[in-house]
Amino acid sequence: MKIYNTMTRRKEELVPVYPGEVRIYACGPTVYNYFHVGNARPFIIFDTLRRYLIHRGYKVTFVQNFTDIDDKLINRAREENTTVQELADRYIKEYFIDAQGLGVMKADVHPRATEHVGEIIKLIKKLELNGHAYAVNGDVYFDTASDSDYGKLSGQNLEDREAGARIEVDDVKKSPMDFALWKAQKPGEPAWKSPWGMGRPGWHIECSAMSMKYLGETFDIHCGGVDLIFPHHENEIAQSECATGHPFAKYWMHNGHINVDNRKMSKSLGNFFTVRDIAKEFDLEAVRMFMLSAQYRSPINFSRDMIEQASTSLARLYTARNNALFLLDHASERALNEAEIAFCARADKALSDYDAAMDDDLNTADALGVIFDYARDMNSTISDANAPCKAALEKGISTLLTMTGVLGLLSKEEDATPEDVKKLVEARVNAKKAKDFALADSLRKEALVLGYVIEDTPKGPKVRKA
RNA sequence: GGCGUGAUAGCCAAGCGGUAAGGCAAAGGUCUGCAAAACCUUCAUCCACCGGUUCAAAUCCGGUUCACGCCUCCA
Repeated sequence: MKIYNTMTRRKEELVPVYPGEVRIYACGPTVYNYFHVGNARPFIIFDTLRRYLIHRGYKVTFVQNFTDIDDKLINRAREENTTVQELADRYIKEYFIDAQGLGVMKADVHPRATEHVGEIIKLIKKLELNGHAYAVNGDVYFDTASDSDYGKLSGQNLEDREAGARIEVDDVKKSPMDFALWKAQKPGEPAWKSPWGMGRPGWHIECSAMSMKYLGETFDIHCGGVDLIFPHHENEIAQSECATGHPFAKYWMHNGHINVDNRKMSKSLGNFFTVRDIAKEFDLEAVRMFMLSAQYRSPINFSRDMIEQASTSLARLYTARNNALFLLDHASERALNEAEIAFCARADKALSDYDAAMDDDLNTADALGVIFDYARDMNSTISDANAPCKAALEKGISTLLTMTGVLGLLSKEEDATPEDVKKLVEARVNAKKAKDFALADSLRKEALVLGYVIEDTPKGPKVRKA
């Protein structure tokens, strides 16, 4: 598999540190609120990456942190007259609800910054002893001038930036580029004991400490949104590599933004939609479908229209699967005919085409093309024959599920049809036999009121949820 | 000012040197008591614009225009 590495700005063959095993660290949410659709993109994209690597036979260790201590949390807790911890606990719970709706699996480890203060302090101490960090009045800063590699991820050097950049004025730092590893406690803030006095960790250092704890000093993939390239990921690299002397992550993957009217969806612009709100109007699988309809690095515009479009196209996949499943129930045992043998061969081809698309830097848009092609192929092959062949159908369905399953789709269990609906279906069959079409139509309407659609097929009535 | 993306049909979106995947929408048709679903057909002589390289360019090079992101918390 090839993935685009931000560090080298090229697609590179994925060669894991440990053969057969891929270790991934994803920057997770700051848990002070519900997350929005823009935040959801990396969750979905890198979940898809994870599922695909598993599909390809890798053992995957996936770590995603929760930032549960920072200014936003402190302020928000103050506003709500609660504690930072209560707030964080609450929104971590909410995170899992929305993530599940989006088909995002739980990480193998979800480390919280506040539960790793010991590791963080140890790391800072190491940097201080190395001469890469200095303490001032209870704060500790990373000394960017001490790191000749600083800027290698974002491709910026210190001199270039000084000219037009908006840099905070802060006299205590040796250089405006230096960033906080440890922040001295301010009145009323949560704080931990440290060699520099009471205080709390800076943002960047938590990811360094936690990723290395669970994945080792050098691991495979570090990912997040493009906006994290600078300064967050740049700083992580600086801290980690200066502390250990080893390369940090081998591959850096960054997803593009979700836009609204061509502008980045963000809290500050106020143009955001929380996943929680979207869930009131749409099935969240449609949101996942929408995200996967474009290559993950390009920006995409979010709108209701786009979600509806995604929803309709997703329904097509569900229908293909449901129709095939229905026919499978009514299939007869017999030998494959020529068309079906050819179809089974195409199933294998589709599977490898799908893998090829995903192998190319997770080209989900291309992969979806393969899935839709295949769905049509299956639809036409199995609707054509009046005696559907079990073996061909089974092959067709399992292929479709294998392809879409990797994307996290078609995972929903269909509920069994309730008894009262079954009775309506039966009554309608009789009405149709008696050519009482008015009654048949009204029975169908009754079923619809109960939330079920009755469709007629050559094999008999098919019932599905509306 | 520095760094970095992108511009493909009504909409979304692959393709990245060999003559435009796929989805949505739309139109016509097949099937059907009706419907739904499905299937078939149609839907970019052309890929922002101008030059260049090449037997061959949406794809490579140079320039122009436009849009967007990062340099501040940010997925």
